[in-house]
Amino acid sequence: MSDRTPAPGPRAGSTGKGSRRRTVLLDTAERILWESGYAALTLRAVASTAGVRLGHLQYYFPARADLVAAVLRRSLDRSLERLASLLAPADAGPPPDPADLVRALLAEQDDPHLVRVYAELWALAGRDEDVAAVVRGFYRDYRTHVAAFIRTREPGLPEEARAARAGVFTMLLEGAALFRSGLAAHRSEATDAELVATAAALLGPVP
Amino acid sequence: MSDRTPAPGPRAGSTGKGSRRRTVLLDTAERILWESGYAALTLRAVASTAGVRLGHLQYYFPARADLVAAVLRRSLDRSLERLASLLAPADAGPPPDPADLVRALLAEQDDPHLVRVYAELWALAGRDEDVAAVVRGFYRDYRTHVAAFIRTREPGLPEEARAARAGVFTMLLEGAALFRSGLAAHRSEATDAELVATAAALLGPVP
DNA sequence: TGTACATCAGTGAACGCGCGTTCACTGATGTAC
DNA sequence: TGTACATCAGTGAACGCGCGTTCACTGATGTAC
Repeated sequence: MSDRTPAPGPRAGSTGKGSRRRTVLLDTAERILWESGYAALTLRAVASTAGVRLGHLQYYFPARADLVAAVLRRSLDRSLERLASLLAPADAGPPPDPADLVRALLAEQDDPHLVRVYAELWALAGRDEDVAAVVRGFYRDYRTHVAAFIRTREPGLPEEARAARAGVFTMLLEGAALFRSGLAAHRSEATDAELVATAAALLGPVP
Repeated sequence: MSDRTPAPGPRAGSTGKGSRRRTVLLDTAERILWESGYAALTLRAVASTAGVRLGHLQYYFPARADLVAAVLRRSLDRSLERLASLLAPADAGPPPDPADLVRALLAEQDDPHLVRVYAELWALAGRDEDVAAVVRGFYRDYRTHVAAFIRTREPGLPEEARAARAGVFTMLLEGAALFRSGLAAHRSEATDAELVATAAALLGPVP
């Protein structure tokens, strides 16, 4: 057996100091992904922006795929947290009005960087089955949250119908992200109004 | 002045033979984009697949961006033609039923390769303003066709309302492409039924 | 309290690879006189 | 009908670049006895 340096194990960055540095590296990578896109998310860019040597970055993320997966997972987890707090506010007041809720969700999409990152995420999912699995998991949780909200509005609706409504709602909102971002179209107030009406109708009983 | 070989002008491939070769090269590029994605659409891949030397491919498309733009433009033009023939069949019979029409449009999305290419197109539009302009033009025409169909069903509707409905319809169908492809979620019959109902309602008067 | 040792954190240089692009060149085809 | 010449079609080799990855190495920190 050769006495090579052992490969860094899965515990790299598990210590206090290492964990903090790992967070900084993920923050840096996320910012680059956000501002300059997936193609710009190179190991060299992350390392130099974070003020770390290339070889050292590799100590925390042995391969580029590891870094990408970690960034995506953390970003999507945070998105889900924001969604959950909008759907079920902590102050335990009455559930929000569907139209207000839709408007709040659309406001979340207002950063064009976000939509660009989502578009790249979808493209990436088409090429990489691991990413696709993460993305599907994300949207499964997303629909679950929406379906739970629908139950507060229409408790009598069978579960399958709730899931179907939540599914169409999610399709519509992701399509809206694409078309309201300037990426595939420009905004129009009349279209936004129609969009809010259509999406809100999916969330609650049609009066 | 040096007596260099003059750069091939914009008329490269304007002759009969050149035009045919140009078509073959675009066919090849489109197939690679379709089957292996944008990242695999390299000049070397196109040239070797088409049985042409790298330098010669450059004769027709001096830069990679020229090839990409030509492929996208041709593909989107063809998509629009298919849409138009679905919305206004040539046999001049009665206009199709909205629900049937939606089902036909969804059937068009059944090829997962297509959705993957669309996802990459959206991502590309986020990085390249030229591509974004082509994409916006495509969806503008798409919405125009849909709005024209809505007019056949609801002639009294003001133009702005038609445009808004067409906009939301397009958002919903592109979102559906993403979620029904396996890329962001798996299909469900109940969700499809709800989707058809929601989309069809946008096309015609709600009874 | 000291010491030996394992593990963690970080460095520095080099590797091969595929990419788009450049460029000088040759052979085929059309066209004007 | 022939010939000169411009343009079109196609070749072949090399360029520099940035990329992910590999790897041997050093210094800092924790831990067992």
